[in-house]
Amino acid sequence: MSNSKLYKGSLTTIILKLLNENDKMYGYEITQRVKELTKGELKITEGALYPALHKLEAEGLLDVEVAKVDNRLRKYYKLTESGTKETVNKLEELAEYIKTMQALVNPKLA
Amino acid sequence: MSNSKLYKGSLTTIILKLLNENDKMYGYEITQRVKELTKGELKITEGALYPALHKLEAEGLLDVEVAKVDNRLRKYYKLTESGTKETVNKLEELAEYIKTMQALVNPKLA
DNA sequence: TCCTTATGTATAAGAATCTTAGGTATCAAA
DNA sequence: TTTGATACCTAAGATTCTTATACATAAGGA
Repeated sequence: MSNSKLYKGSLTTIILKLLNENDKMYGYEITQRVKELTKGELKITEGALYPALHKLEAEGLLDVEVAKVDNRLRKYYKLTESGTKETVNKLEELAEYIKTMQALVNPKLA
Repeated sequence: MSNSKLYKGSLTTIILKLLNENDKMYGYEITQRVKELTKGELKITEGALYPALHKLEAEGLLDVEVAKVDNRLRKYYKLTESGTKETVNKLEELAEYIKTMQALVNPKLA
């Protein structure tokens, strides 16, 4: 995902936020979008992405819809109602995390 | 450490930064300082802290010095030379992480 | 006096998240 | 025809954390 360990635990937040902006997306599309938005800084590996998507689906935060495009399978994911709520929570947690870490590494600004 | 999973992977950065500011600190002191600096938001558990300190020591980033205060054991940790270098790296990675995450969750500002 | 809280360190079992490495399949381009 | 892009998937292992437990001293209240 990056040589930095800080991203550990961030994947769910990233997925939910992208789906919050894009209505529906499929797995491969998510990996490409992340690479693009972060200018290559962050690459989501499949081994992390697919289990994460399946877990979010199992938790009822995502709905899935299978499609066939160019004779190839695609699984479109979209937020459920509780998925939308959870997205808000996750974004608040991210903002809080950043604030807390800045208090720790830059206490002069706190 | 917090109900938020985002902190996973951040502990090393926190320890190194605190030792970079404070010359030497002992484990329990680190937990208290973090609680104080984050106004209770972040509580470092012992089960996470001590293994992390031992690992940093094993990697040569920290030196240890045992002391006895009020008949109780204390282990003071301080940065080695390579620990100081690694602190710079970790802080750069944190800044990069924050920048990347903001590009993802707030693309309008990017 | 006894019990709790604070101080101080430590480890071990298990959960959660990720990496690494594989597997399957279609399509376009070299 | 082989490579690269597209598209999905899983399993073994590494890493980091939580939870629970253990040991020990000191101070304070019931």
